[in-house]
Amino acid sequence: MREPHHPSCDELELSAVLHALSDPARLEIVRWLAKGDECTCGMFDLGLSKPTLSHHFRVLREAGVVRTRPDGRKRMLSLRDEELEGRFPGLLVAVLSADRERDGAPAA
Amino acid sequence: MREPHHPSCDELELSAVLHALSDPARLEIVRWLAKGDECTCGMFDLGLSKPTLSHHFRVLREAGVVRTRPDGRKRMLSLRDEELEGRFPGLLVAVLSADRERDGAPAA
DNA sequence: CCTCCGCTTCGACATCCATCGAACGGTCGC
DNA sequence: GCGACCGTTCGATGGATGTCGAAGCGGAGG
Repeated sequence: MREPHHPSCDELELSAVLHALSDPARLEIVRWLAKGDECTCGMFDLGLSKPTLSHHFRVLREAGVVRTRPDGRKRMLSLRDEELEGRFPGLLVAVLSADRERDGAPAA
Repeated sequence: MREPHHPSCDELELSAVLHALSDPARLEIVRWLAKGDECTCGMFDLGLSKPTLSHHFRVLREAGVVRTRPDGRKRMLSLRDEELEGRFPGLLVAVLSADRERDGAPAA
């Protein structure tokens, strides 16, 4: 299983990162990853099919938001938080902290 | 000229804001507005037609990123930076500061 | 070796989105 | 009022995007 392409820090584009984060499903994935767990692709239950998840992983990966590490027949996903922080300081933190007061959620 | 709808702080959705900021043209507009000038719609020269600009203004406005104030036959645009900061602390700052090291620009 | 398993790729499809030209609406100056 | 001006709205269009089922691919296990 070959290592897929990951953009270097210099190649990261702000628009691409913002676009990657602008989808609720991908935001959920990032939120999940931010909890620190290293995740396999299959453990996400967002009500989406496997191809769709794979698509979102690719968008996130190509934007430089996540890293994919092949591990046997699984793939471990992790946030590229440090690299993101280096390239776009404060961005990921802001997105994740803003995310805590979930968009439409403060119904309680 | 009636005042168009502006979402309140509570109504702001993270995905919508990120989506609004994920377009290069809109990012350019926001960058421009961040310089502090209050701008009329017509002063943006991004090589886009008027309808397209108007479209981007609307996306930014409906996401809660900018405010539109009718002024005679012009419309003054301004960043809702304080409200954005209140709702999504650090987000706009991060986007704008990241933006200084322009995406593909560090060719020099 | 054969099969199962995890994930990706392919092909298709519906939808969204950025873009434009043309037409419209409100405001100012004359 | 009339025309010029600024910006929006309408309708159309091409391209991107999210979504899925089916098929493919590489590794693990019996």
